[in-house]
Amino acid sequence: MRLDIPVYGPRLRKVARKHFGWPSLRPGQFKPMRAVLRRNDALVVLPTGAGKSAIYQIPAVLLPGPTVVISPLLALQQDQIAALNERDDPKIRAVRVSSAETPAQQREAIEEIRDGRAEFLFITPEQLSDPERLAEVRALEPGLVAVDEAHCISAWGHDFRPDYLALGDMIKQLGRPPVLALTATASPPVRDDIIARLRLRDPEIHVSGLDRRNLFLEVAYCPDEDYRWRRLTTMLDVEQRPGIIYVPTRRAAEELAGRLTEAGYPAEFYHGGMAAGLREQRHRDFTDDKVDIMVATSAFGMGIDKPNIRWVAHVALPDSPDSYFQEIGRAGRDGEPGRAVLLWRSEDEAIQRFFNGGSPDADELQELAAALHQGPQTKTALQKATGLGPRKIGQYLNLLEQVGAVRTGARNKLTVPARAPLPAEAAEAAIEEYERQQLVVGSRTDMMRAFAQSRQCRTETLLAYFGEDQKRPCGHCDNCADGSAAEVDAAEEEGPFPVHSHVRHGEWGTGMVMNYEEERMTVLFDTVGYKTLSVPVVVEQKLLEPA
DNA sequence: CGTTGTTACAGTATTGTAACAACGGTGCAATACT
Repeated sequence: MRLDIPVYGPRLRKVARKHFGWPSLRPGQFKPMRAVLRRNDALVVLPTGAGKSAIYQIPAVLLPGPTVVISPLLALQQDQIAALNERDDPKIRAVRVSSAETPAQQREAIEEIRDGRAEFLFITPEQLSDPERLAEVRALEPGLVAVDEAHCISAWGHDFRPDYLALGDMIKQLGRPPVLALTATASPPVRDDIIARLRLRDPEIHVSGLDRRNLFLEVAYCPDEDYRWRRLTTMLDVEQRPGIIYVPTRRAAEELAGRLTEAGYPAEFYHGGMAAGLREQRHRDFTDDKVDIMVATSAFGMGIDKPNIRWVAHVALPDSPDSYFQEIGRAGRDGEPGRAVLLWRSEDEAIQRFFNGGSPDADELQELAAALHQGPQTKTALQKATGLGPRKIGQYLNLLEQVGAVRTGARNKLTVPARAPLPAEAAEAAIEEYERQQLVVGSRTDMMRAFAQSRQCRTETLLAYFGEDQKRPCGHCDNCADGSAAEVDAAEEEGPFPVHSHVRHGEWGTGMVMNYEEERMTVLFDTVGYKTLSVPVVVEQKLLEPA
């Protein structure tokens, strides 16, 4: 079954042509594909629209066994399935198992895969967390697992959709075929999280497309709402459409859309609280150019693959550079000029801190840790025993697992390891672990504000955050345009530790130097996240040493 | 953590204002009801 290594290129190209109708492969696609064909794992960070899906789809045809595609949103799955099935080719036919299918349809989907009438099985982590479902998929002997939008593991797994964190376990129980993780945005800690959680083995890591040269980045500090409104409408007066305006709350989305429409800028709103049918309608209207100003919360995001979006405005401070980058990345996918405008107020930070906040309940954690001692049981049984909601229990179990108070045994039964801490200690340790994670999350919001306040080249700052080093100012941001980037650049001295070198801090442990700006340096610490330090203080007090 | 809405009170008409409470994002799946 082993493929001849030198002929990967031609074979991949042939499949691309024959089954998908793609005339050629793009740079960045080949290496991860080759890794997968060699049965290795890979992590690919590539902008949407750069042919990410092809990276799993083409090897899927060549590898024996079906391909399991783990994807977070049913609407997104639907589009991808439709695109594959449009070609009416059994070698690339896709089916799905989700709550949107009746039990009969679900059985039929599994049978199609088993009989070789379909190749791709689209599924959510929640489906796989059901032991019976997992066994069913395992029996199909998948030859490849693709985890699409893999940043969700980091962004959602820790609380919002806890089943995401268990994916590593689930994949192991599927027979551990090669795993391909794909996303458009992943900073170094997010990459580490993805690799650790999926338990990728020595993955081929491919990162590209961070510098979007056709996007002009600009930031305006707004002292009050009136000023922000004027900046926004001034932009709307000159810019072509369509465009997206991101706001932090559902209410703000509805109110701003209303206010804009009244003021002669016809706008619609979009958020997660709308009825499913209406959401779909609005999305379609935007795609079909029937709505050209969309005011939305972060719900309007994944799955938007519209080439001609001319600008993305933030009437808010995003929670992290990760979200910001993901959201502005939706502009100018056609390669034509696009604009990213961040209109922020310092008050904006409050709501992000609120969203990040909230602490787990020590008593509930302890009760759960104690209930685990009743012997191996499923999550559902624990839910009954403790009366905790499914979301909370998932989050708590994830924390308890990290402090060694629980582990997932055979057939998804939860057991207490031999040297587990006592329930009270476990609860305490779990809270400490949670607080440690919160530090990292909070540090991302700090970095978002630092980005907004920076006088350095915007691209340089963003790329530094994502672990890339760009030496020259980009020439397509406000700070480059008004000369402040050049000023900062000239004033910049070579720092005491090279960028990307490893350092150690007495209190915060080891970390990596990410960036220098004027007299400050940014270090990404393994345990506390991003920290900004004063260079003279670091030097005088010898706060850092090479590690 | 900051904004917005509610209530009480002052005080005599419509507001003002202080104190306080409520609220805030992202989606799966399963359930109850037509």
